[in-house]
Amino acid sequence: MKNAPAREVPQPTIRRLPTYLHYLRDRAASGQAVVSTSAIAQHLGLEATQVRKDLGYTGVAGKPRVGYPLPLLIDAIEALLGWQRLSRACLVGVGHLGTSLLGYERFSHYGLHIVAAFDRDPRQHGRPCSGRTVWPMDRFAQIVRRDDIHIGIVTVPADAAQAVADLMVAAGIAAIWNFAPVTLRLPPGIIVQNEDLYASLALLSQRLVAHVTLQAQDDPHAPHPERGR
Amino acid sequence: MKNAPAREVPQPTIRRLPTYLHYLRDRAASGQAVVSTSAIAQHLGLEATQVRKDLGYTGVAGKPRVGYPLPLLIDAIEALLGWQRLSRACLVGVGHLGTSLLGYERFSHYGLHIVAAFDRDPRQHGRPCSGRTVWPMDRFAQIVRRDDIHIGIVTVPADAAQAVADLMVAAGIAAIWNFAPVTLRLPPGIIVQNEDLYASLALLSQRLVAHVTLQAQDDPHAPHPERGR
DNA sequence: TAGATTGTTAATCGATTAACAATC
DNA sequence: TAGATTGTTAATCGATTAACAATC
Repeated sequence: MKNAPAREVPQPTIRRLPTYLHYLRDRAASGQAVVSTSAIAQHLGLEATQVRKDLGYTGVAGKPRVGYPLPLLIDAIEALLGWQRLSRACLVGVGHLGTSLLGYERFSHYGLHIVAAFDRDPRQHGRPCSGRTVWPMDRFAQIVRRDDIHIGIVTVPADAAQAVADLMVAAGIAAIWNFAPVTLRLPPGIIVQNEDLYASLALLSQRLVAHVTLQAQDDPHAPHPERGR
Repeated sequence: MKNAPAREVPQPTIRRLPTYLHYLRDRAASGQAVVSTSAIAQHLGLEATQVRKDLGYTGVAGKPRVGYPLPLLIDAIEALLGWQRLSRACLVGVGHLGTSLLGYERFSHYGLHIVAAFDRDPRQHGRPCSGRTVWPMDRFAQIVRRDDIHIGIVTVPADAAQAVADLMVAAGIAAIWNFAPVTLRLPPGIIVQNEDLYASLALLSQRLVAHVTLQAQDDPHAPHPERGR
């Protein structure tokens, strides 16, 4: 039996898959049975060719003049992302950001189940947060093993993030979703996904400068855009 | 006088600039005067060539055998991103996520100054949140104009996001930083930066599946990685 | 001078887009 | 059949990486 060629899915495609999934589920919920790439493309502001190429990675066959079967497509995307079973995760740092993530019920539709929360602050301990008890840090390794947790979410301040990450690695966590603005030093083999707010802010800012500069060129006598209306 | 050729900075470069800035500021704070691309590259896990190409967009000249002058480089990156003056922003939706962002003091080093916060819930009104008063929505347009606000941050639930965005556009906001998991419909010319948590989660999940699949291939008799151990 | 480092040009790599044949 | 839509192959575009000359 030959191994499947493990066709490599490009990163940009992976990033688009959740958006497809959201749209496809919406269509399926409203009773539709098939969907065409042009419909998807139009709704999401993409090129139909790109959608077709992306959907090609699922291996689901579409019918010319009909489209793709919605249930198969949804299943295949979920399979590709490993979202058919929820991955068990824990969250460390029950500040505002952590609490906010604990409240995201939507995660359960996107493969993630946060089963435990931890915090350094004793005032948080025992208090349930969105239905989950907040544990002290010294229970970390035990609970991670007991509850079969594979993903760690870091929502502590920057200066505590590396120590938390080390703890996660020691406890056998396979992947870390890092919301702290630091580059974590991790042993090879540990998966890390950084949520870099500042990269995102940089893109916004830069487009804003470019925009303002352009306006100033259009009308050099206009009031400075950084000031008045 | 010829217009500057407005050399287009690639998006991936823009995304890396804040990380450079963070490192350069740290070096400058510890008294260093120059920095080499190899030092930057090693510290951030990048290729030196890439760093050199990125820094090329700043227009700052480095000296062979010496490196780049830190103060000039920092200024130039800030200029490129429009971070020499803080952009004035408002935030709508003072839930946990919104409160968390209001608490990010670091934003003031990354070009952003959140000067006002708004919420639909009357229980939030008047209450100061990280030093800012929370205003009711009906004051929105007035305060945006009064305080010369150009950026709107959307931290409301998905179903309220489009209405908030419409309000922002009507009030004359130029750019929207959207944390709600929806694609906003906006008139052309409005800058929008989506913070897509689910794209990020998809990347993490997919690497986790790939990882698990690989392990299973290595040792087909091992207990299923989603379960035991 | 010798050699490390810059900065530019060329090669490679990967993703998007275009073109078009296959097919229902 | 005619025509819309799939699915694949080729062309384009853009970013990264490699090579190397310039320079302090």
